[in-house]
Amino acid sequence: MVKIATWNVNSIKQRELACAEWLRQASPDVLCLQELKCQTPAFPKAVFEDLGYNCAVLGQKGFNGVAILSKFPIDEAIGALPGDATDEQSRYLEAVLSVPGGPAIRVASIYAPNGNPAPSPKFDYKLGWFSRLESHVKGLLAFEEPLILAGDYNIIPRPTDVYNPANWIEDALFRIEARRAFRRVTHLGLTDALMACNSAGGQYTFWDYQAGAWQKDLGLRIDHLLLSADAAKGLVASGVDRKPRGWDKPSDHTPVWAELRLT
DNA sequence: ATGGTAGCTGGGCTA
Repeated sequence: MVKIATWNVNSIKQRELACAEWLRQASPDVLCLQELKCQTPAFPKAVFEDLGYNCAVLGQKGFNGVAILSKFPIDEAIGALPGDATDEQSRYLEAVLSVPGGPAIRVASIYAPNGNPAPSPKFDYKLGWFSRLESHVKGLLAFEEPLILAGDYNIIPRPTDVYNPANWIEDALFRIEARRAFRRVTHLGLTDALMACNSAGGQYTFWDYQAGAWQKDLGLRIDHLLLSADAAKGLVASGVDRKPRGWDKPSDHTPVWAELRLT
């Protein structure tokens, strides 16, 4: 069984101890991290290596930044989403992991652009970024291997994935153009792991720091694990772990995980 | 109508 998870930590320096604690509690084989907010050399690798994880890191000064922690050996790490050589934002890291006794799996840690306000150049960047993701994933799916695209997509897929959808119609996370861009990716043949296991609404993964959103459970579901057919056929379970959102000095996101039996 | 919080940074941007 392979357990894989994703967590936007909103600064790895601030969340180093929480991250280590969650790894001890949940012991995933793979954890994809987003919003490191640190440069690559400053990533606290030793903490995670001591817990038995290999680290692939794509940092950036101040913003963004993604990583893949893996108990399996990491091969072929690629730190860029193809399609725009001028894009300097660290939002995509892909690696092949050698799973002992099973097929190799390809994993991407994704931090899609927020895109607010909309419309604006930032929203255009978001739509362009999803268009690049669509093209790239189309190529990856031709490999017919277990592929897991895990991360913060900054997309609310359905009205039941936000506490008050009417208030979010104009927001870049819920605007119809953004949802369509996301759906064009999933319609290539990807399975939303959490939805495949339980399609009920209200399974939020993010709660704003402001206005007591966490205490009132006013959340969004924007962190997703998308699986290729070769990964989805082994899907056993998936869930949201709310505990870390309730810890002291939390990230505004909480981990999402899935368990796969791959053969 | 506004501001409410957090993080990086050293003023303002991003979320």
